[in-house]
Amino acid sequence: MGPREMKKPTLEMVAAHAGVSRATVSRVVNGTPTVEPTIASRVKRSIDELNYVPNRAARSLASNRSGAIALVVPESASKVFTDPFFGSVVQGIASVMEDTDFTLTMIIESESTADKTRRYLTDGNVDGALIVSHHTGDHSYGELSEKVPLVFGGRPVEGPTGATCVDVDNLAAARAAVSYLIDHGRSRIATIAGPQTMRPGIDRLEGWRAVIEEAGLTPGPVAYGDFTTLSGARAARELLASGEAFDAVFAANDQMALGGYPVLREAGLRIPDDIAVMGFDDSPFSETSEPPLTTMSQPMIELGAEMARQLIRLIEDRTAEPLTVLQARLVERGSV
Amino acid sequence: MGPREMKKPTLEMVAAHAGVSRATVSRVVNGTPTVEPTIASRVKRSIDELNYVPNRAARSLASNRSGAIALVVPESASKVFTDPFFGSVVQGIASVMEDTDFTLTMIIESESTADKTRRYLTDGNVDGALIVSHHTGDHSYGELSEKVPLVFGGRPVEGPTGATCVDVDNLAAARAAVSYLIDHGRSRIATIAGPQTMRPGIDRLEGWRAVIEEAGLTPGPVAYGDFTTLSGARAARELLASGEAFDAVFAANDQMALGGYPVLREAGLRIPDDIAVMGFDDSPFSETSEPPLTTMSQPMIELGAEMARQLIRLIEDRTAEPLTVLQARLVERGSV
DNA sequence: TTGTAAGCGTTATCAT
DNA sequence: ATGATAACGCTTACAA
Repeated sequence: MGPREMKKPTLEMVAAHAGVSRATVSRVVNGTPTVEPTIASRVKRSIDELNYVPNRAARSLASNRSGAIALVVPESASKVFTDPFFGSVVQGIASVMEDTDFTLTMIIESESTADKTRRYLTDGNVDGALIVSHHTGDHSYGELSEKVPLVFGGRPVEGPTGATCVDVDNLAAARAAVSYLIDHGRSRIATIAGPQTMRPGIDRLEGWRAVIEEAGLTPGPVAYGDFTTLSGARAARELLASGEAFDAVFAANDQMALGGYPVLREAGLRIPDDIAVMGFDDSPFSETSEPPLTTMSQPMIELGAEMARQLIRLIEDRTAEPLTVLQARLVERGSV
Repeated sequence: MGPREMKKPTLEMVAAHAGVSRATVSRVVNGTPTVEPTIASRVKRSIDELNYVPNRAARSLASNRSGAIALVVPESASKVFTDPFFGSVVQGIASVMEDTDFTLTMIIESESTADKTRRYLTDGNVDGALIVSHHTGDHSYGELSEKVPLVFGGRPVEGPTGATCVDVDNLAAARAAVSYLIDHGRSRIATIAGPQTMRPGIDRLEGWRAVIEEAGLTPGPVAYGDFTTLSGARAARELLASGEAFDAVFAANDQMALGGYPVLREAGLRIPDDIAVMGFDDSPFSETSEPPLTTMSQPMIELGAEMARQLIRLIEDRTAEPLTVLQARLVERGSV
């Protein structure tokens, strides 16, 4: 009763079925405009009837294009995996890839596989690659840009190197954060800065400094952390120990801000009454803390999506914006 | 001065260089044992010198194997992306894939792409697939198991269906958690259970019940949540409102346990003095809560790794354990 | 143990 | 606008 069992149909079978040559079928499949509509639709019908699906390998071999895009993520400190950001970026990437015929190949890069990865990327296995920030040291990919289309998420420390980057505007975000503090009546603003070896660390500190200067205020004390909760606590203690007065703290990320919470409280300071605290990242922790942390939310999904869009442009048109910056959004909660 | 620029070397070039046939080079590349060592090493040297890398597409076309494994994750509620578990699973998968020549193709499945995904999997684009639990509804993949090697992470509700599964032993973990509570002097143990439509929800409740029964204790009250913090708070209120006495709460996950914290405290109960609280998952929140939450840690990295191992066995030997269960570990912190 | 040669399913270059 | 017909780089019977 049912349709006769059939092997996986090939382009050749479709050609026979439609009474045309393989070349024509190929043209129809690839949307070549120079095919007579009558024939095209006949071929399309055959394709449907036979349930034909092109063979990727054959196509790739003949066309010298893989139809695949690599997503390279650093395994470094396995941080990426606990990082909700990464997930959002991937979600954004996936959402645009969904509408294309590209396939997403994931490459987790550990130090031991760095060479393997580079080879993989340059040996024609993929049509392009998305590199999510290694924060530091991704300059090693710089040269690769010449051999295969590459888009970076997050700018390397040394700034655009001719590579295509999509990044969040950390400077503007930090400015917005500190301005908000000022608008809410704070005048002596301290900061817990991130590592000055990473772009976000640098930019967020610079944004703080700039706004304070422009407002003609006296900067509060500065302490440095490494983006961990623990370092945030330590930094908060340093701030307190500095002897300088301050009525607000701008932390370069939520974890450090939250690390500071208990320290400030132990010093007898109430948040936000005695001291305002501003985070950065809108991490899950910021919602559930006491009080909930006011923070800057970064558009990570959009960042992923934009990376994918740029890469596809690069692959298909050999053209893309060298740098796209996305704006963060301030999330008002209860710490300011 | 430098070595002459050369095109991407092919197997044929290696053959010429080594003075053998292409077949022999192919054998060496694929580790066929029947190659004379002398010749084999000569070929290997040529491969090195020419910097030869096999062309995946060609290989795939000729061998009818893709060298790719799909990782299928549900986009559902975009929960996956905020879920640190997922990241750990991927890390585990990646760590074993690293030592193989398989490539990891990531497929984010939204409802609108379900068919596309199924087609993709069955059309020979991949040699096998890893399906991370959709909790519910992944039975739709059941039939696919016959057409392409599949390994599921987390068992579907209806139990093993002939498919290969790797899962954490939720039952044993729940038993261990409740036993620990008993060992620490608690005798009236309430529980905040998860949805009874999900395997983990069911098993964790069952473990709680079993241990209490075996210990000859009177069960404390039961309330249900949906694994969210909010539902945990609500459930805690129900527990309190039940009028039944209890000196401990076993929650089916950390978020619900933590959701209960403030509720219990408002009721004048001190943790762990008046009431012990036991979580499940070892989520990041459990470390930073006040007091830190004692909980069950699931080996998600190992789960990912085991999934990958089983799939590779399935692909290469057509054999695998139908069900592998991994044991959770109790993490002692301050809430018991 | 090694070589020969026939595919694998497309794309792409020519003619027509 | 369409059709032959080479590639594309490798695997794999089968022969030697």
